[in-house]
Amino acid sequence: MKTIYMKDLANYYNQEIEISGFVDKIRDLQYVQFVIVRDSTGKVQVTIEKNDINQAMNELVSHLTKESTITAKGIIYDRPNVKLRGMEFVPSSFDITSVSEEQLPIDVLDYTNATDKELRLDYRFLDLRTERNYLIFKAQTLCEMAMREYWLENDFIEIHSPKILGTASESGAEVFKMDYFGKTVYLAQSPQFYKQMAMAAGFNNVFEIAPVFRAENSHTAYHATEFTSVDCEISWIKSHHDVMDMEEAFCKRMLLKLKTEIDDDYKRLFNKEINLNDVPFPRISFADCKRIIQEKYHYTGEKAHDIDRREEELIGIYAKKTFKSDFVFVTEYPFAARPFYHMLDENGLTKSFDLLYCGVEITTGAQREHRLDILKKQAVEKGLPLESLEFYFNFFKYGVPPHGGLGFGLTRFLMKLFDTESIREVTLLYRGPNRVNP
RNA sequence: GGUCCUGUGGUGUAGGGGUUAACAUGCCAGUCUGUCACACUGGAGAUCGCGGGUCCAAAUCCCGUCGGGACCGCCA
Repeated sequence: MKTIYMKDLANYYNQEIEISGFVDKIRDLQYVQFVIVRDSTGKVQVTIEKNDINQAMNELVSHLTKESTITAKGIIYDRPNVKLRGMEFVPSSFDITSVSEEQLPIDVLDYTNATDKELRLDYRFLDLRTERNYLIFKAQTLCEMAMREYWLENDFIEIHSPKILGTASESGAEVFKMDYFGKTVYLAQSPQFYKQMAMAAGFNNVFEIAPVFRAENSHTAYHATEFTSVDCEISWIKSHHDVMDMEEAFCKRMLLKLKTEIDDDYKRLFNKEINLNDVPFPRISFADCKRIIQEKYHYTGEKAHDIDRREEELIGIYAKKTFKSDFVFVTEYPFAARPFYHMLDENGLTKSFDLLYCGVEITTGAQREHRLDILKKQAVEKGLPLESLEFYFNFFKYGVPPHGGLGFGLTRFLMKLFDTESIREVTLLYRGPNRVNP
């Protein structure tokens, strides 16, 4: 007999079925026992009267512990007076398939969510048993699916670039060094060079969803030393605006998918609706961004060539107020704030952009410099050793399409979507300067 | 990397020189005619992160150490 998931129980009223799940709660009264059983799709009340026929089951349940797993056969009834979903399951057999220890290290059902976040991460497998956390990873799955649908329709190829590198990939971030049969190698902190290689290979458009590693001792709510980066790169573009068009399209596709699939649960568990953000994402130049923040909010960031956390938040607020958009592109950053491979425009500014979502940077993108002489010149300006980049420069020697691309931080997006305090809560298993377990 | 904060039963907190170390929740046992955040009664559970110092007396004050967090910087 096949296990019926909790979400589907209403299709089986008055039929003999089998259910399985974790023991969520036990209420053992004088003449009746209630066991709330939970799987990832929902809960149901299992009701067992205390009588001669049920004696064996009664005995089992009286010593049952929370979070143990059970399988029961029986009949599901429509019972409007039961508060939990108006149904109840009356078993004819009840088996304990695994026994949980009595005392749990964290409060799994903690509806106030008060347990220390770090302790919850130590016991992540228990923490993840909640409906709330399940929904986060369901949303992640849907986001990736929506993006893939978009890319497939637009002739993208999925690539899997190597994560062990002989030369440090250049993205401004620090790299992890690793011993490799006596030689030093580096963990990829970006698929950047390989996406560009795919452009040189004539793959018109590519994407990759894969881990990247950054040796940055960053202690913030939105950094990790290992995270999943969504990268794409497209050919034959006229400017970085073509790259932004592409990103805007897949972001909207993602929100639409989320709205269609999980809006009810999202409302119930997070108390807000998916915002389709059905307006053009505003595109504000770096210079205008600085000017607007000064004029409207009387704030001046510390750095002239980049925007700081406060400025990100303020421009996010401005975009929401003025354009009703959670998203805002900030474009044409100064070269000082950007890597050497970003293409410069006639004003000496980069043909680049960041995408901010609810005041947090979720993307850096740009048109890439594909003309080898200029590319080398820019590398020299940044003080990079040309010898180590020889393999990269080779990509540009035999014809390469004008191209550009971006990296999208999926966890940062999810963090803001679900209003979590930290990226850790939307990462399956977080990796940071102080955490490499479990 | 810089600045600041924090460590007390399983969990979350209170207590800030002398307490039987308190409260909530969880756990165990019992009572309870169907509960639904069940209720009620009782019980177990803490060498107050670790080491040292001051003091008649330290969870409490001081020094050190270890763990953890927040914000900023760096980036996705």
